[in-house]
Amino acid sequence: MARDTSPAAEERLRDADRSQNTILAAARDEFAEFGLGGARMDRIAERAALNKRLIYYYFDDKEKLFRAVLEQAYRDIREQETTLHLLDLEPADAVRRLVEFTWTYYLQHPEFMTLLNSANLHKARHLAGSQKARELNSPLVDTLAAVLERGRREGAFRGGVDPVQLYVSIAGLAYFYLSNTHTLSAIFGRDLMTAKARNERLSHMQDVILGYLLVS
Amino acid sequence: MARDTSPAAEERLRDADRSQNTILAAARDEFAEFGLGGARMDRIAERAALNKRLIYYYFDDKEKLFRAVLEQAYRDIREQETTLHLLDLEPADAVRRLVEFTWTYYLQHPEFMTLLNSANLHKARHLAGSQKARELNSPLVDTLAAVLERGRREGAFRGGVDPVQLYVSIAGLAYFYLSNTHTLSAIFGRDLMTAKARNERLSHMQDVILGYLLVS
Amino acid sequence: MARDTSPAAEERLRDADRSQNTILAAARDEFAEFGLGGARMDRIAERAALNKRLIYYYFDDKEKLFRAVLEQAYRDIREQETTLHLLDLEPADAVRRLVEFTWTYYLQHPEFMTLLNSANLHKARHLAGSQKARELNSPLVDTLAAVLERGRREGAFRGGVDPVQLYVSIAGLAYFYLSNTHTLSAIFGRDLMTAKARNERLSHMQDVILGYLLVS
Amino acid sequence: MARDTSPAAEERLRDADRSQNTILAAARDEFAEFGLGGARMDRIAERAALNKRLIYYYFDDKEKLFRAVLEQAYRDIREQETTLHLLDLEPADAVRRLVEFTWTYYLQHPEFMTLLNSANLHKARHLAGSQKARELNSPLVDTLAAVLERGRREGAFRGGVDPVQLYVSIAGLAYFYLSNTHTLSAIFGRDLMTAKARNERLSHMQDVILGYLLVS
DNA sequence: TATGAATGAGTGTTCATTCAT
DNA sequence: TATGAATGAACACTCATTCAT
Repeated sequence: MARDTSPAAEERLRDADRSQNTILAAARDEFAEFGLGGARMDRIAERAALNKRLIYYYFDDKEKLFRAVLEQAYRDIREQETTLHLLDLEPADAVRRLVEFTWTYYLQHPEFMTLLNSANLHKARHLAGSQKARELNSPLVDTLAAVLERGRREGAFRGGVDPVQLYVSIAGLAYFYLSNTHTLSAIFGRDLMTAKARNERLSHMQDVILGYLLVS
Repeated sequence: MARDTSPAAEERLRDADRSQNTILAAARDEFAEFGLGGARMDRIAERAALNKRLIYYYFDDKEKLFRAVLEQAYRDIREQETTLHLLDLEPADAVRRLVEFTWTYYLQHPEFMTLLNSANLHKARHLAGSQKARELNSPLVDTLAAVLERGRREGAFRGGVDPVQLYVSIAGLAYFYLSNTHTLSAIFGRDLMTAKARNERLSHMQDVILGYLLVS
Repeated sequence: MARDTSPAAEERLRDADRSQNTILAAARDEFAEFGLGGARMDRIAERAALNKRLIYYYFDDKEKLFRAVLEQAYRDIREQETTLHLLDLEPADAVRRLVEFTWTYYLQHPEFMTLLNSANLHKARHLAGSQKARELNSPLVDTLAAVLERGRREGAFRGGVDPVQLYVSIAGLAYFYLSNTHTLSAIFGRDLMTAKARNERLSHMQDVILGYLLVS
Repeated sequence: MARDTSPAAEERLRDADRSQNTILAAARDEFAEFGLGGARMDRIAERAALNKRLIYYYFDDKEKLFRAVLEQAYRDIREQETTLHLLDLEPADAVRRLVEFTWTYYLQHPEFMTLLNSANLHKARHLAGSQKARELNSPLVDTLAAVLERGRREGAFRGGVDPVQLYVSIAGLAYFYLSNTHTLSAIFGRDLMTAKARNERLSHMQDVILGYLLVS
């Protein structure tokens, strides 16, 4: 049968697409706030202002919905990373910028960290063997490798730095501070989320990473 | 009523203590494996081989049980940290040792990270205003401050380093790698938990922290 | 409005007819496999490779669809029974043949029994007061009455046999064995559906019915 | 620990037992009325006047509950059959009595037939390989075999009769009439459950079975 | 101190059915 | 005639918690 391309059909298609995206956004917020286990399908439907049954219509079950949210989250952050154009910058600036981006992104997207926590609590079975996950993330490593290589060639950076290790370190410096900010605040008895504290953290992170990389 | 100090009463007391510890250990394992939301009181009772009702007898409810587990976890790690005697070492060695300890402790106590994740998902309300939590953790900061100060005085370390920032960085470098090992492995398509990979991570972490601290 | 008799309209009509028959067959299979309660409208649509909405278009709801399936089933068996031409045979042969036919028909149409079970579970409200059902079945009783009467007149059969009772008995002998074959096999620990077992059952049934009817 | 045999403990034990039996009876009625698929756990709890959760506490899930009901049903009928003392009667009387018992039992326990129907709809997977089911039913076959053998030895009965076949026939004659009484009534346009009709059916059944067995 | 029995409020999921085109 | 999107009511099952002893 010929594909129906009438305006009405397009409207319908757009509706279906819109519904799926609405659900996805609602689910992301719910999973971020309560984790995979604590999330409630009822609340997701409520957030999306759509019938709960529709979630199952499009995403089958909670697990698959979570997987879809997770993949979308990775797609989002990697997409934004590509706008940094790190290869156009001096190596040191490129690294400084990546640290800043990572920090800012986590700060503005706390749901990303919660999603990762949930995924790891379940041993990332939602991502296991996901070709898509790997494809999405390899460009970042390639870019970082190129930056490190150029820095080394120019005599600015130390050699022998594994780009994966470095990326994990950059992410870790931001992640731990932000993801565990509540326990850290309780433990150290000081608010880590004031504007001043946040600025200091970013400076510190850049100092640590560049202090490590730069050959003096 | 006067405190009963007869042998029989003591016996009973020891039993009661033992039951509480058994429950606490079972709960720690359950919370670690499934998170606060995913943990089941039934399973905790089963793991402890004790009647479920007894858990409520000693800990009132799930929340309070979680709080008890969390406090116990902090007590454990800080207790072990005091055995490091960092003040007896050269500053650089002390930092190297602290990095190694943090790494090893997280590696051997993955439940610590999961507990923190759960606590933070719930905005650490289990620790909110906990005097005990602060007391438990201040010695660590004091010690680290002393190490940094001595390093600076001796001209080995850079100045102006906030011990809290540094501690968060050390923890973050280990935490992110280990807590998110499943998603990272899926994303980067390489096993991060082989013996070799683990050794490399520790070296990298020490390089980063000392590369940052040491004045060349 | 005048009936549209253009070729195109006829074409559409044939399509409509075909769709209804496809749905009916799919529904019969689904009801047979899962019973009325266990049948799923979704699966019926899938089996028919037609849109679910179409089922409602033609049959209004599940109940009415079941009724249609049931009537179709009765129509089928009675239609086949008329091809036996029992009145052309000697009375004893006619009975033997009817027993064999009943046995074979149930064997080849197990769905018939499941449909009856479902209908009776619901107190046959789908058939209640169905003129059609009665009309469909009275010829059989008339025929059987004629056979019995002739047998009695010829001195071969005993008298006073109610054709309805006899028909119920013939059906019952086959039905119970086939409809409950799974529980019977489990209970008696022997496979009742081997070729040998099936032949023995048919012989036994004929022996029972003719042993009862024939005057020795 | 020593078994608690105090009156209070016994009371408690009895309560548990009573609850289970109450649930079992309620479930039997519900399954009988609506079949396995149509039965509702909520209604079973309501019938039993017990909390729904308790059903799961004792029987795990709907399937296992059904299995328990089914086994109980077999236990009941076979238990009653043993009270017939068939071996104390003349062979012809024994058979007549068994036919009557079967008829009366089905009449008074229509749930038994519905349960069988449900079990067979699901291919008797609830009984599959059930040692218990076989053990429960073999005495009946043994008894019937003895009756047939004695009848043959005394010259009253024909030889070569398989007791399993005969039992299936007796049951089938009653079962089909009673289990399908609603469709049969609709189809033949006559009420099959009046006192007169029921008496006639029993006579007919006895005539059929003995007409077959007796050597004239 | 210790335990088996019991419960109310959810929880993810399913189902027959309807809407809109 | 035909279809993809959407829905409300249920459904089997679960969970933290309490009762009664």
